[in-house]
Amino acid sequence: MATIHDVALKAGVSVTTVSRVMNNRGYISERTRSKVFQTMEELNYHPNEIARSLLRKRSNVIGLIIPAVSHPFFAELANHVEYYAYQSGCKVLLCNSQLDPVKEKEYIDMLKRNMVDGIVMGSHTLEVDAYRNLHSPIVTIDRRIDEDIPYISSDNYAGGRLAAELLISKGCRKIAHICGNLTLNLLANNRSMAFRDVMLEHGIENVVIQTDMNVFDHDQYGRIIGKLLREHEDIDGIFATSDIIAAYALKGCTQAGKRVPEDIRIIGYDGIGAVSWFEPEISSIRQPISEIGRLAVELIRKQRDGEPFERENILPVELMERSTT
Amino acid sequence: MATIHDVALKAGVSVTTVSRVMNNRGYISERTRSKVFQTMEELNYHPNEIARSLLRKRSNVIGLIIPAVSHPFFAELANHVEYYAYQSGCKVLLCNSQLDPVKEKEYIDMLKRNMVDGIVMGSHTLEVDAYRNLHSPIVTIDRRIDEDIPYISSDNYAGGRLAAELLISKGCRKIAHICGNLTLNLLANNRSMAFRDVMLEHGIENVVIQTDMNVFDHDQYGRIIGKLLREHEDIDGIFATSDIIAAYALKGCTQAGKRVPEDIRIIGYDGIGAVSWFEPEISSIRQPISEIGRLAVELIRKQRDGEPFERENILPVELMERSTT
DNA sequence: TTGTAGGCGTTATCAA
DNA sequence: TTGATAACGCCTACAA
Repeated sequence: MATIHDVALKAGVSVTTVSRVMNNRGYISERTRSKVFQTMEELNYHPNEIARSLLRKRSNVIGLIIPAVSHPFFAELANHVEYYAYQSGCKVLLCNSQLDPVKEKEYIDMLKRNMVDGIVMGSHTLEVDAYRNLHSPIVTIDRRIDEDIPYISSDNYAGGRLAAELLISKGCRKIAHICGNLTLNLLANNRSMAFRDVMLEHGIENVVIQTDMNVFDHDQYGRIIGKLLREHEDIDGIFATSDIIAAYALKGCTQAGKRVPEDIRIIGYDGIGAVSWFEPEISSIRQPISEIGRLAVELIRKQRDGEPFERENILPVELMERSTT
Repeated sequence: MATIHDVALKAGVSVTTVSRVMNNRGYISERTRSKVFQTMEELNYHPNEIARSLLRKRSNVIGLIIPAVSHPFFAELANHVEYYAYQSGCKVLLCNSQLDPVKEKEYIDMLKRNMVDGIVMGSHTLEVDAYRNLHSPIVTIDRRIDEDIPYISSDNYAGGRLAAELLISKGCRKIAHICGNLTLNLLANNRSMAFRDVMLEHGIENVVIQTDMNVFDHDQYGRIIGKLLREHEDIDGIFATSDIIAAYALKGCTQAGKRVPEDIRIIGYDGIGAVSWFEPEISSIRQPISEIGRLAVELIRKQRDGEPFERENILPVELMERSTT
């Protein structure tokens, strides 16, 4: 690997001049400029970004911490974060926490040691103080830490209402809601709040079931659905807090001999692409995943550059009515 | 951020001593050692990895270039690569090429400028020379560049045979095969070779349809399936080269009023988790994605450390017979 | 057992 | 318009 010194030597100028040409700073004679460029070509020179980072005290890297990129919601999020990061000259370091607090902590420390521009936190297994004290630009997805740390979420409450009201408007009279662990203080819990509110307003009988939100244990979903259908045979509507859970609900209903949507209606949440691969397509509340990714990158950049930025970023959701409602 | 100098100053020793304590090298008195550790604690000192990378000429980063992490196969691959990289003290830089040669090239250059330990290439849009000349440890997934560059693939030929023979053994007499672009020189094409061979051996009528393998345009799958079923009404078996395509095939068959597997049997490829979320579960040829990820990381590490390594890594596949055959 | 000094590849400052 | 030199934070000879 050629260095700036090699180029300077061969071109017969100083390293300063080479640096100037590269970064297009200050005055350089046209003759020198072209000579330097030519030499860089000949030597196949590429500036060492590590050395630059050391000097600039930042690496143009954004750390993305999520539970697991194998989960389709986070896969899509990662895809968009990478897209917008690339647009703004940044790279993305992929960190799966596997919802393990130790791993999440280690990743945060590692990212700081590597002087990343900022961290997008889509996993939240630590105490709030851990996030408060890390003095690095940070954006949280779907969790509110405190006044100072910007967060992005879709309008979970509105989404929950949309789903609940749709089921009721379709005539459902006993509705189940399958959600994550409500003690975890995630903004996604607002979906469940909305569900309760709507049920109360309309006086609709309902069942709320918490899963432990373990992204990896899909078998639990099958068991939960089975149990639900056995214990409450008269359920005619299910609002699942993710499309994957909704898919398992659909599967469970079919296996139990129920017709969807005639006997029981199902709606999911997230609006991941995968639901449209299969038949019937599951109705869902679509989160604007691309916009979440875009904003995440923008908020990191603005904090890094000392520009003003919005702390609360609640994005609109959209009802995607398809075949299961 | 405290530096090694701050620690040295406060502890009343030299930076060398601090470095020695950190890296546990040479002889240090117990008294000095504990004093240094204590000072590091007090100052909340974390060594700057950028400076270390500059010195070591490597960053402990593995670049992962794939078409798009939103695609479930690559999402799972990325998940495993991250897992094993983390195990061996490496980080993963996520690079979606979007199958754009320009972006792929820029990512390769960027990774070199950042002195990554190596590159895992899951996207292959460039000419072979581009990969040959990059003088950085590299591993390709599902593509053979030349003698020197190690590659990993599952046993595509065996997988193709398994799928084709299963359909025939189930009684299929006119079979369609939907594959990617066969001119692209990917090892996945061996699935299609195997398909042809088996059809020939058994004298089975068949249709081969190439898609342009654009990971993002899922609509084309629906169109292709529709056209296929219209033009060949008597098809009773489909071997799709990915589970997503198989899902669309299933959907298309259902919409066309065909029963699966009674009227037509379908088998996919990859064995991604998503197929088990839905009913019916699609039969598939499972690639050992976790093992592919593990090997990829290991091959980078071995090249980096100058250890001997295997050039050809062909991993076994497994038939997952489920409900669509 | 500990310290001094030089260098990794850049860029910024100050002179020339 | 160009060049010498000092950082950036760390590690590793070599010395003491």
